[in-house]
Amino acid sequence: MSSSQIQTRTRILQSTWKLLEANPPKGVRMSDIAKDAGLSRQALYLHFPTRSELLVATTLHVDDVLKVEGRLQSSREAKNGIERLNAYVEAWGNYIPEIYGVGRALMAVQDTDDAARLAWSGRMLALREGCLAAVKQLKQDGDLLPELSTKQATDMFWGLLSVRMWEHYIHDCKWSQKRYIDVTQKMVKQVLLGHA
Amino acid sequence: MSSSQIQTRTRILQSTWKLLEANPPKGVRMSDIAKDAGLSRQALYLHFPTRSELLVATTLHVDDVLKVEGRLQSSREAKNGIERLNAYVEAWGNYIPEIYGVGRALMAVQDTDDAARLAWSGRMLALREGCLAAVKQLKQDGDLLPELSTKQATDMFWGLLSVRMWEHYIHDCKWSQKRYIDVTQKMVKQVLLGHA
DNA sequence: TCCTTGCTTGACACAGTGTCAATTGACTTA
DNA sequence: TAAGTCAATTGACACTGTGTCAAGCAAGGA
Repeated sequence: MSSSQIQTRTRILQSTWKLLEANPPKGVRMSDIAKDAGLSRQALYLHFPTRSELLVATTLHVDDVLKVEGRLQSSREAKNGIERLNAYVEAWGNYIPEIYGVGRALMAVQDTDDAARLAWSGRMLALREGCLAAVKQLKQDGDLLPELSTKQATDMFWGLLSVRMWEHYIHDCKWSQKRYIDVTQKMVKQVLLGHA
Repeated sequence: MSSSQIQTRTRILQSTWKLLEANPPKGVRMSDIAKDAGLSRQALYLHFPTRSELLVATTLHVDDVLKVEGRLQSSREAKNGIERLNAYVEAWGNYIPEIYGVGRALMAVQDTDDAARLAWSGRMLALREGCLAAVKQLKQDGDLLPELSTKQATDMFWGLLSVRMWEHYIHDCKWSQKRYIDVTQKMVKQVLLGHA
């Protein structure tokens, strides 16, 4: 792939991201993206075979720019499980608003597109891995409620961190981002440890 | 409206409901509904102006058949706030799977259709009213955590009871319906009362 | 000068929603 | 029995959005 082709590809991804973040909650069409990126609608298909694959590629691009892994990684350096819980909730919770536009578009096509479903569920499974690791550390520390299995604790944690939950609290309840983080941290601790 | 017209209308609503529940997660088209109801696609438009309005009408029909109000009402007769919490979670939690097909279809068109958004958010606000009432009773009983405002407690409760949360636990975590109810009851109590 | 590359334009297929006009068949009512 | 009404039918069509295809063009390298 030549460098000019890469430039165009990147321009397309940037436009897609931008429109997805800026345009809620209208559907972003291929023609919108093409116009913003400054090429013809048909030319998009020279770079991405379908709309869904463009969306998937955009999430990868966004990850690349935002460097999720690094952000979540830092939570892994916490000294104890509880610190780690807080750090993880904060890192992920503050990441959601940055990927929400793309995520929403991806969630919207889940029903009609396997590639999109795969991409999104892969992402969510990665999130769950983080939850699992934190739960394991809590268990090791002896802080996890004794009646909770690792799976159940992980699932509960995972659910509280889901994008849908963020969406609900931010949009439907009109919470501030800060309140969302605070309350979620508290809820997670109450649910996993039995106290805040 | 003649009685034969009402019969057809009802048949359409039943077909829509049936297909929406049975067909997950494929999109149900107007032509599918027409075929199932035994009339032409165009004739649907003699009864419902748009697909969205048909979906909305279907939720009303489902409510009518399932009588949500009555079910949730019974939770209002609990003697104390904690009983009421349990009853409400159980009533709503067991209601979700029955309306999930229709609800999912309605959620899917939220972005493109105002009528659908209104209908769904109206439903969800009714759910919140129930949460609010339960929280108020808890507060009166002196069981609510003192640091929680009524709004915040209601919002947290509401979020835990959301259809998205049910969807997550049932589909992504593969919990049984019974486990979902048990765990949700426990989580709600831990979050609102500070203990299970 | 020829060839490749990245893109353009215009045309078209396809699915799904929604609309319209003309028609049919059954059931009323005078 | 004739006229009228009503629900529904058929076939055609407009529109939107995705995805495809063929022909052509402009810039740059060999």
